[in-house]
Amino acid sequence: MIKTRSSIHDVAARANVSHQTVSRVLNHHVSVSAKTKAAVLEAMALLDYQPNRAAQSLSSQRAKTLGVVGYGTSYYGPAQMLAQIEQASRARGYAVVFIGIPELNEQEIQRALLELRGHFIGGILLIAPLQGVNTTQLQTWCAGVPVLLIDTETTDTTISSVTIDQRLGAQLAAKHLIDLGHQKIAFITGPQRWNDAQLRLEGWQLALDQAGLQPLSVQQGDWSPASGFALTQELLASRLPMTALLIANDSMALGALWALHERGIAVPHDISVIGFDDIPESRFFHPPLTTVQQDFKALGLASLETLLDTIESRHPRTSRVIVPQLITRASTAPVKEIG
Amino acid sequence: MIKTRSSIHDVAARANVSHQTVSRVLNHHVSVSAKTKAAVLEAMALLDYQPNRAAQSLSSQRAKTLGVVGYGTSYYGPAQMLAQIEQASRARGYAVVFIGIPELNEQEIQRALLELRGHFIGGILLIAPLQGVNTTQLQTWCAGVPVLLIDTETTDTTISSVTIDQRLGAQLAAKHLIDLGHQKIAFITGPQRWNDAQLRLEGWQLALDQAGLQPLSVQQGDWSPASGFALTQELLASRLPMTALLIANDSMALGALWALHERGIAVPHDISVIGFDDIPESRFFHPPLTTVQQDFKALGLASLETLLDTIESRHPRTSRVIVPQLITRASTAPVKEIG
DNA sequence: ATTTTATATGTTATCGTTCACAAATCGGTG
DNA sequence: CACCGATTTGTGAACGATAACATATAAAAT
Repeated sequence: MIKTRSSIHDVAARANVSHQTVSRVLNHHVSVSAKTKAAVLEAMALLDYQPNRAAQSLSSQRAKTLGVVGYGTSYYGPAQMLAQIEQASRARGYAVVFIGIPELNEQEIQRALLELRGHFIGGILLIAPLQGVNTTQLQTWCAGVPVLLIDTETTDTTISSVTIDQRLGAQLAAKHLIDLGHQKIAFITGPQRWNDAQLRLEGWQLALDQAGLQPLSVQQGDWSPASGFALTQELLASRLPMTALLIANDSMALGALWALHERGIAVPHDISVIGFDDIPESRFFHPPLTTVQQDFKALGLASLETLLDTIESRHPRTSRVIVPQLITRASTAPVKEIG
Repeated sequence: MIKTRSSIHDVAARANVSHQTVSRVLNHHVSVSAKTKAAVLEAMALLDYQPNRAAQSLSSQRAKTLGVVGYGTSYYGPAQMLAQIEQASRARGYAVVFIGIPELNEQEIQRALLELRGHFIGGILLIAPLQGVNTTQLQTWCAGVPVLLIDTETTDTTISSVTIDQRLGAQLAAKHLIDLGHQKIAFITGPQRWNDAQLRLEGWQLALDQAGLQPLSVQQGDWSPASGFALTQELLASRLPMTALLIANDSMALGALWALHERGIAVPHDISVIGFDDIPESRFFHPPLTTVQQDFKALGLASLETLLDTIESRHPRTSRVIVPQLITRASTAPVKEIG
């Protein structure tokens, strides 16, 4: 039995009212008598009526649809956020159209935004941890639709954004090491273009500066465990006298731990290691990893709420910052006494 | 400068043709002279024209939009698939509306599918690793729109599906252990409702049966490293004389490895461990994990292609099966000689 | 040159909804 | 009992595209 979709007219006929009355019930308009409303609702239920989003959008020139443009959504953090955003926005009546971008650059972002223009989009969430985005251009591409940047640094106050204070998180991590007496610290950062990577690096650097220290080495990985492994091997081969490693995410830290293990270097006895993200796995690394917790779910939720506030109540655009937290586990220890 | 969206009529006026001609160009209709076509395309480019999906859908009563209903998309596997599906479908001109379901049950699926009915959806991909789905009901909910089940077991041949042969993968893993001489094997499976968990369990069981063996213990985790850790602790506390552990995913295996480590049990010397999934991290576990590789990207791609074939060319519905592969690393070894 | 056929373009209705406006109904008042 | 303002309901035109049909123009056949 193939059910043909029923329209507002079918409902109207069934309830003996005009199609406009049905529309009014649908939109919770005030001027509908209780009796009519009940009749209409009954007819809707009977016919299994579902409003047609396309027609709604077309007619009203807007839609309860959000565009989410995202990069790297199969990574832990973005995936968490995406799931959270979708769930929360659906709870508030918004559908989500997701567009992934295969490369992290402005051209890809433009393509994605252009594509969104084909839909009637109420607002756009941009998960593009890029640095130095041209926000003016961005807003042109969005063609008047409110945008919110997630995890993207900007000085432009006309655009809202929600970020995790990664610089702070990184400082926390670096200070922890410094407090433990470490002075010879090497960095393994993430891909240069990622804003997250840049901010974490800055945070580390700042903390070291304040303590009058210099990083022993700065290497750049690609977030993968394999890159953490390879870079740590290189570091060890170079025989730098480091006592601690600051690594820009947990996955790379895992690779690093293995490289250290292969060389017979004890963590944290010989070298301390700190990661970033606090993925569920990091508690069970060898040894359990000291890391910086990022509440990606909170980030997703905060973004969505901020965006919807902008859309629905024309609030002034605001920005929010989420504060990360240092999780101390067994991969860090006071520096070994010399001799 | 707020750019008001330009319509087919604006383009038509700009190119001195009728709106229908513009529509024809848009749809690559044959009967348009090269000259007119060029003029129209130029006007389109000039006006930054983007077809309105809502209007297209409404008018044509169909849409180049796919509905993806998914569970647990922040887990490694589903996240990989989702990203792949989105990318590939966009490449083929389809937008993706994603709806997540917070619980793995038929009611939630129904809700999601009902919601999709509001959009004009060309096809539906269902990532719901549920067992024993009522496919008849499912197809009613889809109201004539082609569906494809991903990773869902079904005997119904009127519905297409793409799966990874998890039973086979599990058998591979179990046989590997048996070939190494293991006889006292314990299982840690995933949540009962997940079809994946059930199939992996069946595969293990089958392989053991064929070798005339019985599992020493069957425990059920929730995919998280923490559950793997806790269950392994319990197993150890129960003092079962196991020599090998079959674990339904890599994350739980990580937890298990840590529990074994805490007890001073050497892997693979004392106990062999096998995981499932081959997440990028598992190569760097302590020790590197022997596991079953699942090609989630291939799964996503195959699903999408199968679905689009069904939609676009009214092919007979088909099913595809992806074959997993055992990756042998350092967490498995021949069973220790007694005494 | 005239008819036929194919190609190229235009015209009007339509999809399911909302919007702006018009009409009908209602109880209460003079 | 006619009249009024408030509430409730109905009418016709959008929205931006496609579909079906009609027409004009060009090329081929008679």
